[in-house]
Amino acid sequence: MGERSERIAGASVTLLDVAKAAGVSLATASRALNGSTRRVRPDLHERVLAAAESLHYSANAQAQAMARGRTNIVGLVLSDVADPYFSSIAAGAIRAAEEEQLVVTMACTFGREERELEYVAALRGQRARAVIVVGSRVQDRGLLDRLAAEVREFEQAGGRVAFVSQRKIPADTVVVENRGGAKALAEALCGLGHRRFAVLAGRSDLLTARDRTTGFREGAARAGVRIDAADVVYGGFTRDGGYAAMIELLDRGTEATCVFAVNDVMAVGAMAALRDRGVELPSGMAVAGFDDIATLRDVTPALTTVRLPLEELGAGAMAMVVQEPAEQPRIRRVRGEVVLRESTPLLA
Amino acid sequence: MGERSERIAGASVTLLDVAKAAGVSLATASRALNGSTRRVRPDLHERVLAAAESLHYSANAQAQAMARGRTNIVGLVLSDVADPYFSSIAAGAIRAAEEEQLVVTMACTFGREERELEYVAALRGQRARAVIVVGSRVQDRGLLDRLAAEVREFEQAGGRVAFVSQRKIPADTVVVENRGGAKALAEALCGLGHRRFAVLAGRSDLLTARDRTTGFREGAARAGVRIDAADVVYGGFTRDGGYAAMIELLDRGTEATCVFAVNDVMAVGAMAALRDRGVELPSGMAVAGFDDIATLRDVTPALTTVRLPLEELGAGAMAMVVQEPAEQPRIRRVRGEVVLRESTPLLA
DNA sequence: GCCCTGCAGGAATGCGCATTCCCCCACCCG
DNA sequence: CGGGTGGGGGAATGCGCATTCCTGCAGGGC
Repeated sequence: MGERSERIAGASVTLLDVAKAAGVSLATASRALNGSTRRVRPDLHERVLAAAESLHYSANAQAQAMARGRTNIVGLVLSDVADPYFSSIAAGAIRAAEEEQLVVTMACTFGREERELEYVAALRGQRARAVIVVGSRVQDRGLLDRLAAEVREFEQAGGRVAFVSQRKIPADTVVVENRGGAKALAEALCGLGHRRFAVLAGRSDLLTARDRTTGFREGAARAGVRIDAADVVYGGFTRDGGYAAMIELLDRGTEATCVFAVNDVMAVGAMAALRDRGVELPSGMAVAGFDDIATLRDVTPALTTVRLPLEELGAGAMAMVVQEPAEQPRIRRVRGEVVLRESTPLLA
Repeated sequence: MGERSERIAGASVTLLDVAKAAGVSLATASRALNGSTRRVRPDLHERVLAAAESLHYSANAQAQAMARGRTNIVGLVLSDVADPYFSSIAAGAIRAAEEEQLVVTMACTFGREERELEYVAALRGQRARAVIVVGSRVQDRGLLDRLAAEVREFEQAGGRVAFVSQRKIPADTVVVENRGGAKALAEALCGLGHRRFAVLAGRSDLLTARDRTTGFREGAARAGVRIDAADVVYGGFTRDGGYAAMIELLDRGTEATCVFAVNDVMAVGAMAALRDRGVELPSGMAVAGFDDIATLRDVTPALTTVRLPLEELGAGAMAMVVQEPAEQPRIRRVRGEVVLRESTPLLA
């Protein structure tokens, strides 16, 4: 039980230790290390820094947070980091956070949407400075209300909240112009000569998926093309969902010359399905996606899609929560850009 | 300045508020909410819970951490979440953390390796319970020593540390059998009839890249095939690195019938380069990668690779830091599995 | 009927730090 | 040379909570 074992037990160096070593008071040590409004005489300042250095002092962030009444924590809630869409957004957010000296804690719902609630609550417990909820998929009215309540609670406690890609809850939001992007895409595809489309629409309860479907329909309509309900297939928002939906479409027998999957990952699944069914690409079927996932830029034929500045979405949300809150929820719109590639050749 | 504005100012409900509302002491409220060794009379217990509920009480995690002397934070340090390799590992770690009620904070070095140091130091400041460093690329001897020192410091303070994929610093580590996997891959490719290989070796200062190159050479040697130094091209460990290396190889003029890129992302870049140069795949050149990145499973021709259980790497590291520390650093070995696909057809 | 034991509630303490308040001292002005 | 002023050091306070210690009370054994 001597001093030695106490140190081994994990007792870390405190500010008081530093102060003693420097021969100053705790207050002075604190001021020297943090640079408060009060100034410290240069020689003492120096001594404190030297003492801290030699003792390997590391300020206890918890204690600082408590004394200051705020933290540098920002929570990031998303459905799955392994999904390239989300991981890109996360990367953007993290990059932006670093510039602001913020610490990012990440939580994934992995499809269980009620966890969004738990995480926001947990982050309130952490007294996180802000929370960013990416691509909330909450649809259930009750759940949505509870999430909205939790968000209010979080804000009541002085925290900032931003969403990426939702519009149900009144809060700062980075809105992706899914509808506009899909519309532009449809118009471009019509410009290539297509007159008959199929849509792999993903989950019908996802706002993002719905918006893209709607926008695509609008764009087609604008070019005088109607999309038959029979040519719209719902399913998972994933690669396998795209695969399955494409198979179903083929089984039904479609006359479409071009299929639009509401995201790139699904489009790739659809391409796999087409190949498995012996359809030649792109001659046998044109395929388009959405997002322009970087990792998928080398699939063949190269995928026509709508490019989204994913990292900017995350960075933009971070920027919003760093700013002072506005009276009105802020909306930051992000546009996509149609990128035509080989998967949708000019129709002969 | 009435009560109302005080609440707006962000003052949150404290345990004391709950205790008062329930008509009990702070100690009792604490015991009721946390279930300590001491028990609370059922009716009081009930009252406290009800009060906490109605006040929307959320315990201040910082204060709890300070009072308890420990946190539930685990830090995850990696180079880039947007990279599918790392994001998969992160997903595994996060999933495992959730089961243990741990909060994951993530930091990315984005290629600046010295940040690993800063982050480990910062996590010590957070009094994180553990830190997991994934794929440390630190090579510089000085930096490495400082990282090792920082790690010791962290452990001194009572924290747990684990690495994924390194072997320079004595600490719990999840080791990927890069060498063995690459060796097995080379043997399999030789089995397909190849006798002349090229290697896109990535960054020469990355242990992972080097091990894979070495292993591949060993495997080939075992089948009696020597790989010429001229057929090994170094470059970035990224898609663009793979592309550039492949171009360089083609410009040099290689006689290889099969090119091994030390990771899938590079392999995809190489495939793009080959296509751009008019080489037909897989007939004109066989291509193999490493990792079996999920997002890339649908490239054409389907990529032969070594499948790594990426999520398990993250989860395994998390499991290690949750366990009690051993006297000796633990090593957890993870094997890869050769997956032959169409990108490496049987040679005629 | 009394004392001892065990249980449970409450007051008090301390975690590590920022910050406020107090006070001393040096310097400047008159 | 005295009083005023300001800069800066140090003691004390409090952040929100877990936990220890103290105390009161009920129940059981003699």
